[in-house]
Amino acid sequence: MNEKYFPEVIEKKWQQQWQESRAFEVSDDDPRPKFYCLEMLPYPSGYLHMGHVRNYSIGDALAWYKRLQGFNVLHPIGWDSFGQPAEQAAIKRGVNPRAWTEENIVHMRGQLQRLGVSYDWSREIAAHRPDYYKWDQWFFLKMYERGLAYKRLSPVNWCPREGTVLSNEQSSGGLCWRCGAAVEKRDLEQWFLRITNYAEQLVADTADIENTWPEKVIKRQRDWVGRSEGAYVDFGVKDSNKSIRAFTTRIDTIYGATAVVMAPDHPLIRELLAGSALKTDVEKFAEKVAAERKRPADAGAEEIKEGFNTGILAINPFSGESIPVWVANYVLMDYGTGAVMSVPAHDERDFEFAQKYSLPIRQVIAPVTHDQIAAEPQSVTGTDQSAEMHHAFVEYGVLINSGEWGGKLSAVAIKEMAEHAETKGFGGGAVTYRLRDWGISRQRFWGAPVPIVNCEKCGSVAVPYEDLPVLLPEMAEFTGSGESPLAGVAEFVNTKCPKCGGPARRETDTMDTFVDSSWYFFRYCDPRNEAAPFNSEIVKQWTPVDQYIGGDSHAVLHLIYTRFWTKVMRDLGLVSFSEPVKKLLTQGMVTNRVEGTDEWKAMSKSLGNGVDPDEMIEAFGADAARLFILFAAPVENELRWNETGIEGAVRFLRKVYTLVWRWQERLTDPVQRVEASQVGEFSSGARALRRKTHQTIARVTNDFEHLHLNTSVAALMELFNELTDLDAQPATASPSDMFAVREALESLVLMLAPFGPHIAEELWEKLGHSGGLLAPATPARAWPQADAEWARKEELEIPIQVNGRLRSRVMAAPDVSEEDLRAAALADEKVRSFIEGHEVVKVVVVPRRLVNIVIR
RNA sequence: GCGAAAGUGGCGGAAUUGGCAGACGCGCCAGACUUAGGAUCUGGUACCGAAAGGUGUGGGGGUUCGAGUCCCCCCUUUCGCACCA
Repeated sequence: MNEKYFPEVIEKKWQQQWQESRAFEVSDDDPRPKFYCLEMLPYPSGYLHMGHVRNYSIGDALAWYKRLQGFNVLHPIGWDSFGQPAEQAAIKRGVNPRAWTEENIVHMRGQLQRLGVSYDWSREIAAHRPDYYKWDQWFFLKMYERGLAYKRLSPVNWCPREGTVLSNEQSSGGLCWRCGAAVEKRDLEQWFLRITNYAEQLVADTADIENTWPEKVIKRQRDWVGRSEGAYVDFGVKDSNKSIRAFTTRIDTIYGATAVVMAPDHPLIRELLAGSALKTDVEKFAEKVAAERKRPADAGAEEIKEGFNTGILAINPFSGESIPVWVANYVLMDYGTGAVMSVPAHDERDFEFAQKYSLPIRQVIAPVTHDQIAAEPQSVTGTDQSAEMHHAFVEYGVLINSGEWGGKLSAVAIKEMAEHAETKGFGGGAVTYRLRDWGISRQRFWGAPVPIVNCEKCGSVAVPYEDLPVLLPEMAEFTGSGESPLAGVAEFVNTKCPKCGGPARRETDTMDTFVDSSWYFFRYCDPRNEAAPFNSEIVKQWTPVDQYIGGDSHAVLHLIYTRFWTKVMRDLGLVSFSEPVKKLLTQGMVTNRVEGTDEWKAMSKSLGNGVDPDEMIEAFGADAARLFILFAAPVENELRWNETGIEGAVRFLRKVYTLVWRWQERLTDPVQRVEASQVGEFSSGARALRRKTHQTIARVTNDFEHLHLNTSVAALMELFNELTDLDAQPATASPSDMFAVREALESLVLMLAPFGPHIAEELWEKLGHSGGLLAPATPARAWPQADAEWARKEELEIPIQVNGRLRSRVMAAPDVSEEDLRAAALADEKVRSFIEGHEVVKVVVVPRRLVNIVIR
């Protein structure tokens, strides 16, 4: 052992050792309890960034903690290796996406190993390899069989000048990002997964994870699904056998409806206007609205409501009243039914609209107080204040001007009126969702091909399971035509129909990469299975994931897709639960100042504010880098990068190293070794150290359970400080001192392992233990246990307040009685000087905590 | 505009159920060792004050023996959603 701490030597040594001994590989048949610790798999862009380092440092700390506690810890990693950047590299520089991706993986794997993250590398997976995406295709076929995957025409962004499909990001502002031409919507056949079938479950099952996922994530998921309870109402169309279906959450306000307003692009409008003189005007209006919608919503800009009266009349099925049908820009085709009943008196938007176009405003809900509800709601007859309304009254209340329904409370009327509509056949209670089906078609090369063959005779035909995987060709030409590059690869496209044997063309769309990441952590459990995506028995042993860690940028997309996928797998009989992840941690971003500004933004190449993890590891060591990143802020906070802090981490590690070095000779001498049973009286210094040791164990253990890693590190630093405060010197220490020092040092080293595994291994070895930290369990090795007796304080320092102000302190035994404490406080000299000449009104004694003397 | 979360030293941040505000670290100051110090070690470091003491957790009010913590109003910041009927 060197006198000095050379991280590069230690880290290399242990990384090699771990690799050779396959230290972190786990087996399926291990009697110990399992723990599945998962971090979000990275896209192999080529370089690890600080966000990754933070993510994996958190995960690795937890994995080590659980291992030392005796769990069989599955801690895998893989590559989300399909996707845009590889294809961009191909388009721009003509490189082969596969070669580019593989090179990146090699480099990043090296970086992760230099960081010393304890992954089971034998389970590494990569989405772009056929043995993985074969199962994406398999799942697709399973969903296709069950009607969960389907094809339909759907609008995409289309640049007419370049003849290419653009993503939403590439067409922001309604203009092509390259040539600036106005982007059109064009209908293309696209594949969808019917996630909407699971909308209800995606909301309801959040109950299972309510306390173990961040509230924020659950809320965003619920909002994303957008469940809304209400009713359908069919408004008959005058002089027609057609009707317009509207969705409303406030059927109780229906007597106040003074118009029906439809989305301009509602298909029914064209039918209803056939032969009308207003047809072209309405169509023109629809075009104008469609054009405006394409523009980005200016931040803070007030949307201006515009509408057009179609001349059609609709009949309110409750009142029989005829009301005009309008089209307006504020009604959206893709929510609800694309038509609403306009109730200006009780909806802000309708109110605004009615004011602009002078539509009648009719109040049908009157405010009601709690007292009135308790008494007799029927007796409440609010008066119609319509004329005086300055804005809509949107609250619940009691119905007025509503025929036979008058006098009922909103809550009651909502239920009864929906039932009435159903009985009469013009509507009924309904639930709508904002969630749309998941469009997975990408006109791209670098993704898993959709396993479908298009036959002129048979239509879309599933590729037979035995023909999977549908392999991506080596290479394609990247023409930028907007079609998938696969369409230009003749040997890929031209095939035979699996059904009739006739000539057919393969589907050239590939799947969204979120498909790959929806189920990858199940594959880790059984990564080399050639017969199935995984063996359900093996998966059952490991899943659900005990702790998932990643950035909150995936709060809706990835995390809702993977919940959906799990439910589908459950329905396929592959897993037995509905929620794949027990606990979720969304870690904060790592930000850095953007040069020349005051802004803190996520590190990125384009902003030039990135810090290279490799440089940091080289300069300070992986252990220090990890310790620093975990200590600098709570894991869920944003972490603002600052260069100076890391030196503190190196300093701490160096000091621990030096301290062990000072003691190790005597501690490891078998002749001088002192066992607990041989120790007599502990000196006061040894007692204090032991107390601190056990308090620290309790604190760190508790902090780990809540992933409060920053305070864990602080506790370890405190224990170290106590160790250096001990007067005893290695050469002269008494047996009791030796025992206390060894206990403290060993505990410190063990608890340091999750933060700095290399140095912990090194010091553990130097403290005389062979086989490494993960050698088969021995009492000396497992995560230390706090002894409550020792952790308890011997003597308490009780603060004494006079009128709530701290005036003195007295020492007391932990089991001091209330009366004794009170007496001691009143007898204290300092206290007496404050209470002299005053009347003591009250003495508040909080056992073991404090005394407050109230005087007048 | 709506919704949510958060405001604690020069900085990152600590603080079981309401009970010693500022743990731990960074930075800074002083000293020691040293040819040297951007190394290391020791001590100090919320603010005002010579001290006694006073003030202090975004601002204002309240509850309480006692409030960073609970309640009300306001301000600021961050994030999310933006016509969802």
